[in-house]
Amino acid sequence: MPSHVKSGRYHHGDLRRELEEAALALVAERGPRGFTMVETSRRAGVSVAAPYKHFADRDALLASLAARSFREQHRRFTAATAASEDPAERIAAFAAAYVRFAAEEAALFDVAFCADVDKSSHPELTEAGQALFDALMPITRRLAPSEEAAFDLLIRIAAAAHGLALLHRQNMFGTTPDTLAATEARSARTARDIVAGAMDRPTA
Amino acid sequence: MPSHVKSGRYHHGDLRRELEEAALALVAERGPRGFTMVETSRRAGVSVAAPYKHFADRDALLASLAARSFREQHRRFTAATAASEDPAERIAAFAAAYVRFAAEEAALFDVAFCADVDKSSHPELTEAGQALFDALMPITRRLAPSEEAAFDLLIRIAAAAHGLALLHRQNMFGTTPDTLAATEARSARTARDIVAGAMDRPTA
DNA sequence: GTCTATACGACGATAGAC
DNA sequence: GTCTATCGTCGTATAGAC
Repeated sequence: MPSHVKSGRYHHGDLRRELEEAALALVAERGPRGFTMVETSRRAGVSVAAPYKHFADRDALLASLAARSFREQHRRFTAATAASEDPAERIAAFAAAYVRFAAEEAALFDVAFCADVDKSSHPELTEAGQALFDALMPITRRLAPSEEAAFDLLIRIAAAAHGLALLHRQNMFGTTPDTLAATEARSARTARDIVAGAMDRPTA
Repeated sequence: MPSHVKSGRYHHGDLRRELEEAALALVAERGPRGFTMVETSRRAGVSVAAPYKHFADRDALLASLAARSFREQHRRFTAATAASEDPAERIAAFAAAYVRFAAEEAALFDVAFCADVDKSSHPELTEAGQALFDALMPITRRLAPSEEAAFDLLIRIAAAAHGLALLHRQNMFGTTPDTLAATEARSARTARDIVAGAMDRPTA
């Protein structure tokens, strides 16, 4: 029998994980700005000192969540782009999946893009972001005549998807249930438009 | 001679304005989250109580700045789109000007889009945003077969410009002096691609 | 690893003098 | 309209007991 049962102290098999879950729920409720260590501790049922045995500071907890966000995006986008062989359709599927991720995993989206974590001091975070980028580049590479052009294509498609995801989050397109599907379609279509433009008028 | 000179008290011809300037400088230095009433007061050289004679609360000051941001965008985009008669070129000019605004007036950009002001409770803000939207819609209306299609077109172009502006701000494209021009070109090109796609394959 | 307790520092906003 | 002074709240982080 583990010590916490007889001691009466709170003890978790994985407090680190529970703190992350609590923090994520907090971000979901109050936005990226609303996250605090005090409230996270309270929700996890531990004292304010406990988290500091698992995370160096507030930023470290946020960075851990942001890295998880990139890994989850990686997982989702890999799955979404696997459905087709056609590069244009694959990147359109990515653009749609991007919007869906922002909508369905709002908290993870926020920690990755709206909480201002100092990326440079958290290599795990940089790596996760890089891995995501590296997974997408081969798709646009098949649509572009050079590495630079492939980068340009990916960036423009991702930027458009990001913008649409933000607008969707602000209820710019209404609140009916089919709004998400419509925004996904908008994002996919924009990706196709950008690809078509790049094919017609190559630059780099 | 105004009373403040003989009284020795601090007094400004327009403290309200000076507070806004100080707040904007603060946002420029510390980001939208770094804005506080205390520090704004200090920079304006007045006590912490003084601002509350000009703004109901923190949110009211932010909302006033956000409204100014939309008015400045309106001014800039009107100027940028006036250079051409061709609707496609006009909206491409808007897309470029959007990126430039985000880069050159970073603080105004941030208060409008990154500080979370409660828009609904500040009609001045809603109005300024609406006026901006209304100024742009006629341009895409001439490129689309319906009001809905014109909205779709404008939204997608603005979303792409917004995404690119954010990426530019994160130094995603490097820090050389010509980076801004390159991002403006990317944004303009993306706008043209989206217009071309809409013309080829109309939807609504 | 977790607790209790606390040092320490913002910040928002107000009261009341002038 | 501006000041001085302050209250109340909340946050990060640490020390030391267990």
